[in-house]
Amino acid sequence: MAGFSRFLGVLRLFTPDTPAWTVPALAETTGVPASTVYRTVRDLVASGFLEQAAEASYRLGPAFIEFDRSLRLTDPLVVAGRPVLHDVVMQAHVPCVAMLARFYNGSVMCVADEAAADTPFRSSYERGRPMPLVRGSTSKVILAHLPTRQFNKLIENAGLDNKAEAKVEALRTELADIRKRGFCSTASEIDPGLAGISAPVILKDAGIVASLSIVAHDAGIDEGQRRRLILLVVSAASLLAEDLRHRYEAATKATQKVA
Amino acid sequence: MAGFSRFLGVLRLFTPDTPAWTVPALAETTGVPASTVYRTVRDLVASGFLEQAAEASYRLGPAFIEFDRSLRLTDPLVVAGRPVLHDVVMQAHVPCVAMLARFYNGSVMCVADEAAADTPFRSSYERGRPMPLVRGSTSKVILAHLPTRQFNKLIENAGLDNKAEAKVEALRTELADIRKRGFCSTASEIDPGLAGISAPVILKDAGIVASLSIVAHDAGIDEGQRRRLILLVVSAASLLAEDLRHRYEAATKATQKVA
DNA sequence: TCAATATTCTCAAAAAATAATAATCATGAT
DNA sequence: ATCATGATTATTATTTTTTGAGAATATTGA
Repeated sequence: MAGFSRFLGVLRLFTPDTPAWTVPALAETTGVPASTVYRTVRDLVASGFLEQAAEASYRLGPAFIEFDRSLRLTDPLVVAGRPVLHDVVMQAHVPCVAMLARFYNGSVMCVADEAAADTPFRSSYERGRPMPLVRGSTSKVILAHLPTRQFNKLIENAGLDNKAEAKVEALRTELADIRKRGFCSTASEIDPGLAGISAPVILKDAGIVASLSIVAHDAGIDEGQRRRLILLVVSAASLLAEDLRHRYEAATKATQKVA
Repeated sequence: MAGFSRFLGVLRLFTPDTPAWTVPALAETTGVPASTVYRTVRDLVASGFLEQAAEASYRLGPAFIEFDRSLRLTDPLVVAGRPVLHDVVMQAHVPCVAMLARFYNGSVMCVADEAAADTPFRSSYERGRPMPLVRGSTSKVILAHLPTRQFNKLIENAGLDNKAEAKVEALRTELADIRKRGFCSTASEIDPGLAGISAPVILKDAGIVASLSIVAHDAGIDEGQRRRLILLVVSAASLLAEDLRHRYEAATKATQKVA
């Protein structure tokens, strides 16, 4: 491990489960000499990616907060998505959480969420949290619309044994069904008692593969409400996709103008 | 510019004002050959710090969202501060925004904020946004409690000409007054029509220099309310400081146990 | 004060990044 | 379809950095 990967390797050790590290511990875990880690950490601290915590330990630094804001203000998916989430929550008329998730690094990550004012629960899909790719409506919709090449690569990497073959086939069928229907509805796959309804937000050209979801108490919605929520989610998702398409085309034109 | 500073230099160009860059543009701006920038960008994309946007342009990537969550879950100031902000907002009984800010990189940055349900305005202090160090109650409180050495260094770097001398003296007096009173109250220094009331959250040992603030419509609060809000902010801030002290001591002990 | 540990410094060796160029790959226009 | 244009990657000798081992120094707690 050297160069940039050294920095990355160090940063990636700072997880929610292990948020504080001493330099000797980092050195041992990464297998890199302490003197080198000290230098690495010094650079990271100077740039705000780490900061000194209690005593001789370090934790993630405020630079991430700053960059996150920058992203919140500029990422088209987040910028265009937030008002849509707000509308969805307002029109759901049931306690619920609306959210926007995307494919990232072999998993699914929520990039924006909004809860109705009176919602007594929270979804496990929380902004910034990587979630499994094959469970929950949010993830399944994304998986269903992943480019074939990427999907196959994921299947490969998953390391399928013989009896997994059948499962993969079942999954393919389910995903084909999701593509056909245009939405996915599940219950208790992630959070017990909570149901998810998700629709795709796809922009092939821009490489955007995302999904818009509502999470609500499964027991709290009857069949009629469920239909209404599906309609709400599907139409919000396509509105958002349309909006993104416009932004994308505008951005493309702007680039050409510059060039 | 080489090594880590290259990566940093590239990332730092992605600001809210200039969120998308092409490689040639990055190369020209940084003065680094295009082939090198391509390699740098490739590494950053692979690690999620950048991602490809429209056409040949790049923007900040989702890794920042992930790290930001990690920080939200683990940064003691944020973790301990958020429930306090919630309480403050609930007990303010006026439309307001409560927030927590800290010193960062020569400026002041908000790290957490919460608005009362019916608040029709927003403060310029928004999570992740660097703000000036000498304007607004939030910043002044932090400046007033900065270690002397750091303060003097900042004054130096500010590049004081002759007539600035007097201003610096006035500032020193004002800051001494803030230290004595234990809070700072200003109006329309950042946002026209908005008043700020701030109290310090200081943990010398842990290097924490922060402030807790309420922002409300200046015209909407009479003298009695103002006093009440000051009391609220001051007591919330000292509660928070106390909480942080406990956490810090616990963390220090834990470190020693490991070692 | 001392002892223990964290951190920085030094410097020769080694590895890795660099930059110029060539080659390849997309993309949009004709 | 083909071409032209620009984006991106590969190649490679060179040079610059980084690296790492240990020494030196600072910091901290007893």
